Amino acid sequence: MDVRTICLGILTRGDATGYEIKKTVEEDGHRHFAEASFGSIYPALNRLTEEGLVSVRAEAQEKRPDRKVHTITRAGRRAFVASLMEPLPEDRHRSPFVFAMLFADLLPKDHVSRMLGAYIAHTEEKLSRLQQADAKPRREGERFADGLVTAAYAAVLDYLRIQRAKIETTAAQAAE
Amino acid sequence: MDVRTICLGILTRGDATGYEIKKTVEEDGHRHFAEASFGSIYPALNRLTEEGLVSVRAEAQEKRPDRKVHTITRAGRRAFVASLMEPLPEDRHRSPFVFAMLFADLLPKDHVSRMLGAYIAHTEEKLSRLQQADAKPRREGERFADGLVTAAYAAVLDYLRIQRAKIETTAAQAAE
DNA sequence: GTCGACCTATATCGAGCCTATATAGCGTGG
DNA sequence: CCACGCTATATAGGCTCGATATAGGTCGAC
Repeated sequence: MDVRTICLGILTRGDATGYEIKKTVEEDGHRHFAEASFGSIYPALNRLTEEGLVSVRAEAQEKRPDRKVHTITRAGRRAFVASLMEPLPEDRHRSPFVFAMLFADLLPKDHVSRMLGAYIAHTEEKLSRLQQADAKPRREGERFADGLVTAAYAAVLDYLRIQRAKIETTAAQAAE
Repeated sequence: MDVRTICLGILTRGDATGYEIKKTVEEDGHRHFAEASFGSIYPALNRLTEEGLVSVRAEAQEKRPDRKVHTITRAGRRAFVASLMEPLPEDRHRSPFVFAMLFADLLPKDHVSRMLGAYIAHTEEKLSRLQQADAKPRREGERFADGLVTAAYAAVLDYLRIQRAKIETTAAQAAE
C-alpha cells in the first residue's frame, strides 16, 4: 500500500499532523504490515493537499514550528474507499534473517545459533507486545489484524523453538 | 537484505546471468522473504563487478544479446559472509490486504467477504506450492526456510477460515 | 541545578529500489 | 499466421527510506 493511501486511511480516523501519522504507523497493529517514513509522509501530504483530498490548517505555536493539522476531505474519503476497492497489491515480505539462514552452511555454527536465539527473543517480544495491546478495546478491523499477526508470529515462534531444540540435540550427540 | 547481498548469495550456489538471478529470487523458497527487480539487479551486478566481488564473462550468442555470466570471486565470498555476520536489518512485512481490513467498516460487506475469500484462495495456493516443493531434495537451510514460511501460512490460513466462518454465522443470524 | 537524552514537529537530500518500457529473436498454441 | 510468452539486457522516472538539520521543551540522573 503506498504512503498516500496509508495517510488517507489514518486521516479517516481523525485529524493529524505528519508527525502523528508517523507515530500511528509505528504502533503495534500497523507496524506489522504497513510502514512509512517522514521522507515519504511529508511529500505525500503536500501532494494530497494540492489534489484536494486533504485540507490543512496551520496551528501557530510559540517558538516551535507550526503544527500543520491535516483533515481528510469528502473527495479524499471517496478516493480512499475507491483505492481499497480496486485489486490490492500483493503482500511483500522481507526477512534478512531467513535469507541468512539459507546460507547457514557458510557460517560458523555458534554464530548461527546466536542468530536463531536473537530472532526467537525478538519474536517473543513482538508477540508479548501484541498480547498486551489485545487487552485494549479496539475496532473490529484492528482486532482482526492483530489476531492474524498474532497467529502468524505464534506459529513462527513454535517452529523456531522446535528447530532450536533439534539443533541442540544434534550438537549434544556430536559431542558424545 | 539489499539486492547486492541477494546477488552475492545466489552466486555462491553457482554462476548466473542477471536474468537467472531474477528467476531464482522469484522461485518458491526465496519469494516469500526476499525480492529483487531487474532495475536493481543489473546495476548491482555492474557495481559488484567494478568492486571485484564478481567477475563476468560474456558468452556471445547468435542474433541475441550476449549472456553475461557472473561468477563470485574469493573477495565476494568473504564480503558476503561478512555481511551475514553483522547485525541483520529488521524484517519488513507489508500487507495491503490486512491494511484494507482495518477499514472494513468503510466498505460494503459483500466486498469485504469477496476480499477475504480471494485472500484465502491465494494463501491456499501459496501453501500448496510450498508443499510440492517440499518433496524435492534440498539444502538444510532451504528446508528450514520453507518450513518456517509453511508454518506461518498454515497458521494464517487457519485464522482466516475461522474468521470467515464467524462472519457467515453472524450474517445468517442477522438474516433470521 | 544543570546536563544529556529524548520528545515534538517540519523538511530535504542522496541512495536504493520498483515499475514500466525498449529492444529483439525464438518457440508454442490456437 | 498471429499473439503471447520466454530469454536477455538495459534505462528513465518515480517512490520510499535513512540520515541529517533545525529548534525548543520535558524529565530524570547526578
